[in-house]
Amino acid sequence: MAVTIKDVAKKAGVAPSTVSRVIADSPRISTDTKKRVRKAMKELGYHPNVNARNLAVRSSKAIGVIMPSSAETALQNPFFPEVLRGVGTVAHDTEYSLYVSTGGNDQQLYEEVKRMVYGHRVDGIILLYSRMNDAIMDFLVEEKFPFVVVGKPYENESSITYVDNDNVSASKELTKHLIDFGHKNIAFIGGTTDLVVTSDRFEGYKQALIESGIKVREDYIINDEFNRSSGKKAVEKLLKLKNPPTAMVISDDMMSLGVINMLEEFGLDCPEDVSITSFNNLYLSEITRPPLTTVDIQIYKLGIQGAKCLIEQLQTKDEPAKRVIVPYAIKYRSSTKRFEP
Amino acid sequence: MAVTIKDVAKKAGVAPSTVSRVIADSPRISTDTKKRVRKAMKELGYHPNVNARNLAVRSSKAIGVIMPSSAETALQNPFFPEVLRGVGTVAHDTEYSLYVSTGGNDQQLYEEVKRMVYGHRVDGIILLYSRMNDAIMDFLVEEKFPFVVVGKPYENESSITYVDNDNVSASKELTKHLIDFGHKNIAFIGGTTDLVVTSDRFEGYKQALIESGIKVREDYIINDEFNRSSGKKAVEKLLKLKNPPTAMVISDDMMSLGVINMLEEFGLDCPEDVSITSFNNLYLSEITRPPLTTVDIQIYKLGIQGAKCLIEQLQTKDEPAKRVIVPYAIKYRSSTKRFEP
DNA sequence: CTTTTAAATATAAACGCTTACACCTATATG
DNA sequence: CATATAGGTGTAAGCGTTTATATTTAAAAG
Repeated sequence: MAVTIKDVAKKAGVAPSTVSRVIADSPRISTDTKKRVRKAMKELGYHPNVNARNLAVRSSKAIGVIMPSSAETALQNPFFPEVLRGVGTVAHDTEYSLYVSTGGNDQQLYEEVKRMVYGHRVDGIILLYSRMNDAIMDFLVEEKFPFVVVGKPYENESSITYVDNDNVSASKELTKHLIDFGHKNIAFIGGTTDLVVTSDRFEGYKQALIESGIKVREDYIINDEFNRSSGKKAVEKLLKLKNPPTAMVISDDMMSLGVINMLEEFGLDCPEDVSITSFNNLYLSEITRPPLTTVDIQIYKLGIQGAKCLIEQLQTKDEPAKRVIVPYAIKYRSSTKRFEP
Repeated sequence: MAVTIKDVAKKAGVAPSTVSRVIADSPRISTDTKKRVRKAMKELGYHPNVNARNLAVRSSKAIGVIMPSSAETALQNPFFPEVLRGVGTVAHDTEYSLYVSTGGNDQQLYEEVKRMVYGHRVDGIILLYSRMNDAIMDFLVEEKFPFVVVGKPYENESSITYVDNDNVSASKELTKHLIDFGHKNIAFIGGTTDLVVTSDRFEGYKQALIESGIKVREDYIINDEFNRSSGKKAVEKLLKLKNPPTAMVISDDMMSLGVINMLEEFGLDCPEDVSITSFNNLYLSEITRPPLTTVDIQIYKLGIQGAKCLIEQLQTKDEPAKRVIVPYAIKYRSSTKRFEP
């Protein structure tokens, strides 16, 4: 049906193997023959069949990108497109293709990863999240399948390549900033507790409080999904307290957006009544009212670095596990304010 | 190395073909044998090799998603993740995999599409944009390769399956709304002129003006990329006019955001001084100040429908070209106001 | 004018699967 | 009792590559 390597061979008057070598630009083929074969390829409009090639060489020149279960909801947070953008850039430069997960729930996602791995659909995987006791990560280490994670692995930290920010430091700095502004009642609104990023950011928050002699209050800690409605719900809860917080460190800009919205519904102003600090520096963080003081974690770079690490790992056998920390930068904007009782 | 169909066959005491039939759940195999074979597969941890399978059946059970050249910038507009989300949902339900483009420029994107098509990487393609004289679209029709476009094809409209909104109608309605509010100096800020969506929306704008006896002014028409800075630049230009517009119909929420920002920099208020209407209903359109009056084009549904059409096309030979128009809904918010000189 | 050696190309065996066809067995049919 | 029929499996030929090994050719060496 389509034109194959044999057709080219016939036309050029050589053996299929020769054509194959020409494709690979093997030095064993004389420049003369190469020219002839290339001409034949052009004329016939030949293009190699990737499936056949992949089968023969047992690789696919593709990398799988795994977003948290239900890319469906994941894609609603600009974080993922943005890291995807980074990954895509290097994939493109290195001529790798991109396979993205579509899994609806944990189980389906797991199946999908298995399909990718066992089916030889991809040569390596980038995990765009990290949480504790993740079946997928366990599976990958178990299978010794090449992968890198964007975020910090919950376990086997030293044997897994990953790219991350120094989240505890960032969170600590943020919290300190609030404390410096005279706040004492500082709430923490983080992602779900299974995420490593959640515990890291909580850790930083906690350290800051403790170092300043402020006690950590259970009822000031809220954990939920990274989206707007979680932010709203969090505010509802916090404002019900007898002693509501005057400041919050929030783990995600989308959440922060929800927080601002809900504060407004309660007739409270940010930063007048409540100061908030946030994470991610999504472009929306500049356009909220007020613009968010948030940490720029350089999402795009996370994607770039993640992809780079993976591809290095794929190309050089026995590449050691490495860790790359991309630096963060706190963007001070106007969502925080000195506490005035 | 990995466990193959032969290993399973041996273990189950049957021929490879039988195993293959069990995988396909062929009715020709007795339930007894099926049970036995399945057990063997389980025990050996067998998983079919997709490449081999694809090679044999000449298909890949994957669909390619093509974003405008440089997914890099494309991904910065939430439109794309959102339609990707829709596509992903049905891909997942139908067990197709998703291949996304990473192309940096037009040429590279074209090469990538060729790789996908010729290399049998994907069975079909979804084009997430439509513009005139697009080499990629031409290529796909030339090759008779299955594809659908999200947007309206520039030519061969009747023979290409596509899903779109009624953009001229939406745009007309928007413009009318502005006119009803007493505006006469209405500018149009659209995407680049090569995009079909741009001309459609311009058409609606024009019709509304003409029907109301308002003349279309050249200097009120601006075309640029769908992003924030284009919006800003547009405002700069428009405000330089001796007779600046009092209202604008803008083709994209990101642009609108830029417009609002720049108006503010000029000390102008929206909607007090300038009314704007927008397109897409990205979630950000609710959080801008003011919230945007924008048309909800149901991006997610566009993705769903696009993917559905493609998969139908793939599964049933000779599926006729179809057109699906996803209904839009104008979200009236507060970025427009009655004109008061 | 043989014999070596190196360069260039061809042969053929994978890679792991699907599927048309052939083959058997056991039952139904004439 | 020979024969047709159908259900269940096996055989083997692809699918389009890559690549180890073999073969041819030509130049260099003896």
